[in-house]
Amino acid sequence: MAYNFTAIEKKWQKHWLEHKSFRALDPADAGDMPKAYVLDMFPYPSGAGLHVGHPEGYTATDIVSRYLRMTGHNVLHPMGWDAFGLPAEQYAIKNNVHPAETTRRNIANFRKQIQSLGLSYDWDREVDTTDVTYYRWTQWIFLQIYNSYFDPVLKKAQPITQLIHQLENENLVVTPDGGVALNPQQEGMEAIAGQAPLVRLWHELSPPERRAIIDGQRLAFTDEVPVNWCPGLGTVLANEEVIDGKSDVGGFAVEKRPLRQWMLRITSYAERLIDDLDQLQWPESLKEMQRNWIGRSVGAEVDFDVAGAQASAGDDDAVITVFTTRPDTLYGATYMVLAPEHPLVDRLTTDAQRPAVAEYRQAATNKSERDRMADAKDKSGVFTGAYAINPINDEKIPVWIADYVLMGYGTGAIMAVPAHDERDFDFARKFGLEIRPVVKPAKSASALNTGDSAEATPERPFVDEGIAINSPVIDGLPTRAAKERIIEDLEREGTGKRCVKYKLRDWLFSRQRYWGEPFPILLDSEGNHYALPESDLPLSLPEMADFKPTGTPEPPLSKVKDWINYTSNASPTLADGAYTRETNTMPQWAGSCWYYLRYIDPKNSEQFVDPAKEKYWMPVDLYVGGVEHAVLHLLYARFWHKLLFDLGHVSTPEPFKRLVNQGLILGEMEYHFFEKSNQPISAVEFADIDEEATEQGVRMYGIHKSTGEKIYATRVDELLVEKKGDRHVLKANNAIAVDARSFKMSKSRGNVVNPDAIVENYGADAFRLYEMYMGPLEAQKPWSTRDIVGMTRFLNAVWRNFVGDEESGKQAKLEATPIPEALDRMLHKTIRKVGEDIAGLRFNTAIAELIKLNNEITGIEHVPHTLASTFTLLLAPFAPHIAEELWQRLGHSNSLARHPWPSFDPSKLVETSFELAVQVNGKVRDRITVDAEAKEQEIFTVAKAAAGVRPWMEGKTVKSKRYVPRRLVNFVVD
RNA sequence: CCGGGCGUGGCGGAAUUGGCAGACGCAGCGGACUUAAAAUCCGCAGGGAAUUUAAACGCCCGUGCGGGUUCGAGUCCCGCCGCCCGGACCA
Repeated sequence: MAYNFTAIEKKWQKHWLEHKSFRALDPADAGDMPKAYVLDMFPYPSGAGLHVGHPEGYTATDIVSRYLRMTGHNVLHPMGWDAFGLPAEQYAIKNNVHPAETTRRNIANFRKQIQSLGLSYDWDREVDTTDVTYYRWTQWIFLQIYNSYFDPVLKKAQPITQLIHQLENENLVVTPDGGVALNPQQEGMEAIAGQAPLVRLWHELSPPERRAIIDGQRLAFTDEVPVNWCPGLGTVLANEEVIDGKSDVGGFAVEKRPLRQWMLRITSYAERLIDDLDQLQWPESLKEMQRNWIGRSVGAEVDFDVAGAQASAGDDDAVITVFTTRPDTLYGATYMVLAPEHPLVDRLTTDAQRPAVAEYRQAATNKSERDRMADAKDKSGVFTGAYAINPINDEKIPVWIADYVLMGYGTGAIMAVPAHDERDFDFARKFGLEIRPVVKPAKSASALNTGDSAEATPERPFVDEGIAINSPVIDGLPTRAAKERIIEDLEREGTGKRCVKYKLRDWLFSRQRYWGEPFPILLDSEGNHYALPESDLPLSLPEMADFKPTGTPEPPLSKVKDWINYTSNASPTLADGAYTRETNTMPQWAGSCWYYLRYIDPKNSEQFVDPAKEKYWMPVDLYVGGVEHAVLHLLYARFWHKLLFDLGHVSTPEPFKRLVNQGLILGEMEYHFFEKSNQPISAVEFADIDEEATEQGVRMYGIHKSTGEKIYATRVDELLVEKKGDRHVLKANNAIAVDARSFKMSKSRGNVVNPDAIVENYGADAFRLYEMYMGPLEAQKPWSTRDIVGMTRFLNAVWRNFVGDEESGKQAKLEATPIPEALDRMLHKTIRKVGEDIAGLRFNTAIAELIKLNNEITGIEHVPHTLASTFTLLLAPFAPHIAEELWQRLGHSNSLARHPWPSFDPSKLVETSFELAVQVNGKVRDRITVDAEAKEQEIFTVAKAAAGVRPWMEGKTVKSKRYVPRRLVNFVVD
């Protein structure tokens, strides 16, 4: 009979909660214990409840936390809820309940489910992003952002008051485009004579002008920009939330439309967000994803004058600035392309070309982002009639507009070098423009990092680096040097400059939805915005019965008339008078940008976190979560953290020192075969096997390789399948290969595994062990319910060994005897291995080691008490409930949660003798057992004499011999 | 198309980082206990050929495929094939 896991698990869960067993100590109480901050990505408490993917990461961090507590660390291991956001609201609307109500219910359910897994969280530190005592500080942080600007010299955020001060004392001046720059007079550049001073001084500006300048510098600012408007969700979305032109949540169509929105200036941090990745212990793939998303390209901006009539006299703005990463190909620029939306297009276009240009621009506007991407292969465009002058050789080149150039990247204009750029090449071919090679492949490919060795021809561009040709100034120079030379020349002539561009866009921060943090912002009658006085925080989300989106960009909160209005009276920071509130709300990601800081000091009503506590606990030592947050949560949180760091509110430049992505858990393995008119067809004849939603649910299909026909597949039971060679085939007909794979778990597929059911049937301990035993934490792996029984058997065996079999009444015989030598050596090896594996997050091999040791213990009649106790401690991080129960039954009075972790004795690990493999020419021919003290020569003698070795050595001469200590001997003979 | 990762028994996966491939678990097979079954315990288990009444030992092949380096390669190098993830008209 199995041990009663249900009763034991309930008992200890209650014990831990009541005794607050996992309370993290504040720094003042921690003495000299080293700290460890072990963090899970907190869940979004959906109505569907926990998924088997959640406990994977949670169990991993739990094992680490429990291990660290037993090794004397002060461990902060908290859990909370990321509860604002679209899904809750969508669900609430559909089911006609208030999102606060569903959120409350979902959190209660999640908490219950998580607690049933025996995870060692400090529940006194639970946070909920929708709790007003939490989001009050989200609002406070927003005000910090609002009241800051990015100092380009210091490369960090500074209070906006400092900017105003610098403008007032005229260290800074206002540039013609409304930006801010160092005062050239202060810079000692007054001597540049004759130049009309285009910059203006602070005292020359009117109050509205001053306000515009300041608001234009804030790190939280409003801007009218083309945004991702999603009618299906009734809100705008950030770039990161749009995948292939559809909303990440729900998959609704997204269109571009210009709207006035709150933005966060994350682009100011692009450089630091990329550079600081180097100091993080994160998976390389994840760092690479962030680098790609931020998208740094180094190159030059080059000014092209517009030629001829269009550049009318005195019109010094008739300059087209392009961005290029290949300034070395400037001589190969045979035409230019502007984005259709480029502001200069109107002025450049000749009368003759005006109708064609207007038509093209109209068509481009109507095209969705999706269509534009879909048409990528077939280039389109129109000649403007204008020409530009290439500054390097004064050549006149035509100016086109085309939608393959995007207004949102670089300067919205390019110099086209068709010989060395695929897109320019396609375009030039289509419209018969000149293709002029100016780079040739380097002769020795190793000298330069180029893989391509074929020159550019009229049939094919050459896009790699190489040697400059047909380029007077730089002929013969390799690409890197050529770039440098051109940039120097351009800078000297004043026609260009070195420049770094980022793909990253500013973070669109407002949403037209109800279920989010209200902005602590007030608007006056002219639409100017002001910070809500801090004394008015928190700004609570008003109760609303009808919180549905309005269907227009007008947010739902605009319907709450008595909430909107605000009257200021004797505020130190705000002029008296009537204001209205900002009615947008913050996006889902706001709350998760700083929750890890709130855990440190969750009840503080004076500050978002106590600085002393923050300094003690930060940074997070281990952060585990899914890779889906690579460019959303993890980028946003790093941004906020750096900003708070700049303003002196936190002590570290990065929040998460070490991060691990847990791998996706897939559904059970499935087998499918194809058939047409009841005739089975082998799966090898199909390509592009995929699945799609149909009326009969999700179905798998394949495209027949020769006929191109799309055929649906039928699921077939595992028992009817066998493996032949390298493919799975039907047992009944081995000619028919079947498709074998496991799919992502999804409701529509019906292959979701419910953790509650697993806990009920197998217990939390077996569930935890199974999740960790499936494979490496980071690996994607298929679920297999059948396999859990292995862990149940293991736990039952441990129970029998240390307690006994309650059904047969057979008691385990525990005795105060010393541990037999061989077993003792194994025990010490296990102690070492389990400790090392936990630290390296290799839980699967740690568990295998425990199973091995337990299998050995099964073989002995009388179990030494110390062996049982030590084993129990080693098991505790993995299967804490049964471990606590065993610990108690072994006669220990206290919980083992903070009992010192067993230490191993290195001298016990030394074996007195060991087995060596004896190889001849690399093949094992025999094995010998030698004494640990044996000398190399003795070992060779014994090895040579081994029975299995002699036949292979006879008549041969030994050319060399090798001894790898403790492993093998190898004789090389001819 | 570009970037990152992976490929080991029927399945999940080990392999001290260049040193006895397949630890451990599942599924399977044989045996013990049992009236029987479950549970439990003990044992066998990558493939192959040949020998043999049969088995063991021994032998050969084997980590996606082809080559290379090395006394020795799952591990390192080169070239393919396949799968997964991410990005993609980013100038």
